[in-house]
Parts: sequence; C-alpha cells; structure tokens
Amino acid sequence: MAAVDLSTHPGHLARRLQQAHHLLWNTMVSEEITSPQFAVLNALVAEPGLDQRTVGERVGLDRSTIAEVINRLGRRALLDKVRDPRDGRRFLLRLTDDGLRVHRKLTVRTARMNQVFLAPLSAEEQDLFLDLVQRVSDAAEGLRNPPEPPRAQR
Amino acid sequence: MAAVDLSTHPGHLARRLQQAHHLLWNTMVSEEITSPQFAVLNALVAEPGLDQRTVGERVGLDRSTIAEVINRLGRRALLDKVRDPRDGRRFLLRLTDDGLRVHRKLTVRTARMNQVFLAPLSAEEQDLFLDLVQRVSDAAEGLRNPPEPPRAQR
DNA sequence: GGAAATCAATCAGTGCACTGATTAGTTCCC
DNA sequence: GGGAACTAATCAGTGCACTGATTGATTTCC
Repeated sequence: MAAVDLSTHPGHLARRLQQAHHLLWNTMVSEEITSPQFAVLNALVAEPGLDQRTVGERVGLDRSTIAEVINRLGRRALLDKVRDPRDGRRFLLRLTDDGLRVHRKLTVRTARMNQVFLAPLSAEEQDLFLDLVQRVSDAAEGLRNPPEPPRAQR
Repeated sequence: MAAVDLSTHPGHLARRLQQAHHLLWNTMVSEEITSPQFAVLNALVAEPGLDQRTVGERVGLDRSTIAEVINRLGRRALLDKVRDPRDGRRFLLRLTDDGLRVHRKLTVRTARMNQVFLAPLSAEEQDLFLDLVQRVSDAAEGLRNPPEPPRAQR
C-alpha cells in the first residue's frame, strides 16, 4: 500500500481545474468556439496582422497546435490569412467582421463565466488564486529555455 | 480595441498551468508514462480490482478517455484486465508486477517534481495554492450534476 | 419469466497539445 | 552572387479529453 494522495499533486489538480473550466465554458460561453480559439481571436483584436507563430507565443500554443486552431477559425471564416508580401514564409492574420462580432459576444459571456468559476472564493482569495497560479506557471515556463548558457563572446 | 487581459482569466491560466506541468513531468518524471497514466496506476495500487468506470471516477476521467488510457497501460503490460465473473459487463483491473514497479519508481520522481513545481511559492503559499485550486475545481465539478431535481415521490 | 430500464464498455467524431522531421522562403556572410 | 544558417509553416505520430450513439449484460418490476 504505497498509494499517494493525488489531491496534494499540483499537476493532477491542474488537470482537474482545466476540466472543470472546460465544462463551464461549454455550458456558459460557447459550444462552437473553444477557449483557446477565443484566446487567438483576442490576440488578433489586440494586435491585428500578427503572424501565426507570434500569435501562438502570445496565447501559449506551440507551432503545431496554433496551426490547427487557426485552420479551424479560418474554416469558420472568423479570420483571414494572407501571405506577408515582405516575407513569403509568414502568413498575416486578421479577424473578419464575423470574427470581431464573435469576439465581442464571447467577451461578455466569458466575463460572466469567470465570475461563476471563481465564485467559491472571496474577493481576496480570487486575487491570490490568480497570482499564485500565474507565478507557478511563469516559473515553470522559465525552466523551458535554460538560463542562457554564458557564451564566451558574441 | 476591446481586447481582454487573459492573465485575469482563470481558464486561460489553468491551461498554461497544465502545460507547464506537462513540460516538467516530461523532463523530471517520465517520457513514457504520462501523468494521467500514473494517476490510474496509483488508483489501482490503492484499490486493486476496481472496474474501469470506477477508476475513471477516482482519477477524474470520463468513460472514453479512461478506456484509452487503460488500453495503453495494458499494451505496456502494466495492468491486467479480467471479466468480472459476477458481472459480465465489467472488467476488473489489477496491476502487474511491472506496473507496481513502475508506480514505485515514479512515486519518488513525482514527489521531487512537485517540489520543483511549487518552489516559487513559500510553504504557506503552497498549501494555500493547493487549497484554492481544489476548492474551485470541486465547486465547478459540483455544477455538473445539477442539485438533484426534487422528485415528487420515489 | 420476460419486457423495460439501466449500466459497462466501445466506437465515431472533434479538438487540444507536444515532439521530431520536412519544405520552402530569407538572411548572413564570404 | 551563392552556399550556409536560420526561420515560418506543415506533416506525421502519439496521447488526453469530451459528446453522442451503439452493443451487450444485468437488474427491475409487472
């Protein structure tokens, strides 16, 4: 009997948290547009004309995943993809009018959903929660690119 | 310009948290066995002979996902699946010796990984973090099965 | 005892997420 | 100007996660 208590494992809790969120999103926000898709729309509202890779960076999706997400949004005609005339490798992305409309609608609903999601916590706990989660994620992200091996010269 | 700050969206942070965890898991725990797979092994160490559906319940995976995870563990010969002689619908699950060995090995490594993962927080913050995440997840889980519609009689 | 309801497991379909390899453009630098 | 290095995007492969439909076994209840 060497079983472990998973409720003390942050990774396990992170997964459950995301599942809980997914559930709430589906019922309160949209069954068509997913939360990562919304994140992409949002990034393009903030900075129209970004290329695919950069959007992925902004919302935290790797090159493969962002390509799929963008394809789906393109198929639904929520964004346009045009070759960058100045760099033929890139595609520049821009929301369509439909995309803007969807973003506006979902912005309202996500705000409501966030309230419900965090409702079990007091106002101070909510702030703390966001802060703690962010700090843990940021720190782990930081381990990704090892701390810049000191090069002799450059 | 109606873009939103995603760093105040718990769902977005939850996704990033899980990604961060996945990254750390891969480098510090195992590239073969995933975190959900470990959760299943762990559930079967605690309660050998569970059926598939119940294992799913214990670790928080739906019927489809748990089936896949169990198949993978079965293919790697980490668990055995036998028809319940008393209920032909069920399969009873039990770890093999290999399964037990893997569980033991990964238990040590996950403990180390959890420390690193939570290292950016002080000891009190770590407890708080686990508590807050759990409360939010539990509450959202609770919304899943609506509070038992009061039936006339039964 | 047998039809109806229930239940465990599987299947089909969609979507997120990552790694490693490939393709096609661009830049660097001799 | 042309090869080497780099870079954006895609492709192939694996795994998690959910819903809705189906299949086969069991229980319930008349």
